[in-house]
Amino acid sequence: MKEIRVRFAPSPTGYLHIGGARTALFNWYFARQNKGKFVLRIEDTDTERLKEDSVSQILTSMKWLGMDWDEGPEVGGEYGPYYQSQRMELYKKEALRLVQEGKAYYCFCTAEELQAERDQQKKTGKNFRYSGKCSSISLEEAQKRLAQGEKAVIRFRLPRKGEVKVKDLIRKQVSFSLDQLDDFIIMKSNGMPAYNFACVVDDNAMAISHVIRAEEHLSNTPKQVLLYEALGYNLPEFAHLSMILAPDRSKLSKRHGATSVEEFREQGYLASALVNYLTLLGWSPGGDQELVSVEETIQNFELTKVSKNAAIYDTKKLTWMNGQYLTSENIREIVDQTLPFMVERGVITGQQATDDYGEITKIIDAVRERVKTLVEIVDASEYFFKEITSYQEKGVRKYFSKPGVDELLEKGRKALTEVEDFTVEETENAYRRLIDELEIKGGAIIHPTRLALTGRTVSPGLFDIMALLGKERCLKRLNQAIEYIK
RNA sequence: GGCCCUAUGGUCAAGUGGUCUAAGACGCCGCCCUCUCACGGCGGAAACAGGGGUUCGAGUCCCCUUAGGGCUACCA
Repeated sequence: MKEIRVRFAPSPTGYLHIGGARTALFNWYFARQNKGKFVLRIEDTDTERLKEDSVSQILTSMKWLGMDWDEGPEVGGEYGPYYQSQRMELYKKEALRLVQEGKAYYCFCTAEELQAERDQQKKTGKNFRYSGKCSSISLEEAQKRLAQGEKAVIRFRLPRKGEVKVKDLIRKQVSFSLDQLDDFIIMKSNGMPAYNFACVVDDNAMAISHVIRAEEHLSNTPKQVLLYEALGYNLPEFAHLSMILAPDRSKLSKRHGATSVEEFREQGYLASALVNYLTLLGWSPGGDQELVSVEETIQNFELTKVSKNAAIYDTKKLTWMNGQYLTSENIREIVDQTLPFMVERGVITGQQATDDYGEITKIIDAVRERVKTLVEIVDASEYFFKEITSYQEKGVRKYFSKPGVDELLEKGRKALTEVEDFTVEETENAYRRLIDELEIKGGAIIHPTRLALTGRTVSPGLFDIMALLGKERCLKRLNQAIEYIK
């Protein structure tokens, strides 16, 4: 059987977009499931739109999501180089071959001329298609003009009439009528290959067996199929993934909030949750399972079951998933990922992160069950690291303004003073005894105490907090609250 | 405008001619658990875009309309 080889071919014009991430992910699943190769190719032929750090950003995001590639930047491979800008010889060679065979020709039309032609056709209500003005220029003449320094592009000569049928694994067969197409450009005047051409040449040269990419490329596929034919290449299998849309059904853009993997990371989302979410956006294991591991997906993934309709991403569900992973994942993993956020936000210092690792782990473990993101962990555990400087207003109104709370807290403080072994159990015992003695409801003292210890009305179990805070700090904060109330 | 793709609740989706008076999840609402919040449990509101066919029978097949998206660049 032929080896399965798939590729993800981002263009380095910015961060890794979640749509791109999902495309990469599906390619990766497919490769891993079939024990094939996942190759990464950088399509950097648009010199205008190149962004400096883009490649490393994309690689970083992919790694963070847990993907690895068998060939591509950083790892190399026998089909390299993996940057299109370094494969110019090949494109040139293949383009020239087409020119020699009469399947392509030089075109000397300028951008202005083309624009004029376009406007003209628009006026008469026609679709724009290149007139083919230069198609009759003989190769000799073209070469002469080239030698004189004239700029030219190379256009593909549409070989036939009729239609092109594209076989797509997700959409079955799609037909395109050839009279929609014109003699499109395969080599730009700056010597760079145009997308459709470079893509075909590379997919062939890299022995790609399955082209799995976004739906926006479906309409380009007939051109590519024609190119495969003209170049004498074997056709790969195609699979076009539907797009991911913004909540208003428009194309995802910056104004829709986070759209890049990096942004989600910065907002405190876990890679596992994002991967899970993206996986289910367009693919379903079939049943009612929502939490799927990467291993399971590799096992069960089926291209033919990828949904055909565009999906709108919903951060609410992502957030829910994140909460799920936050509590179920190994605590060490969570701690290691939370630490940078804590340091960055000044809750702890880098030194503390290593010195108090054990202590911090306990705190995060206590807090993680009730928050949804890593950023929220930081916020929810702040009072373990910093002194209380204010009390939530709502809490003050509800608990601190009741007559006699200060005395109540004082009694609580006393009870705690006598606790030797400051554990969850012992502190709770002390408080329960007091509650019985005073014949009050637990909440009557628990709530104000929580506010005193944390400054907030929401927290983990009170006695967990006491144990974590330790006797000294508890007593001090109780005193501080009593003073505040007075 | 032309061509192409798509169309099940607000969102993701199961469903591949009869078992659909349509699953599950997120979100929303109510209740329970409870020291708060979260988790968890229970319950609820909420969908086959519209119209024609085909068929004994259609969410499932075909056509049209509508809507959304994509392509239509010397962007990828």
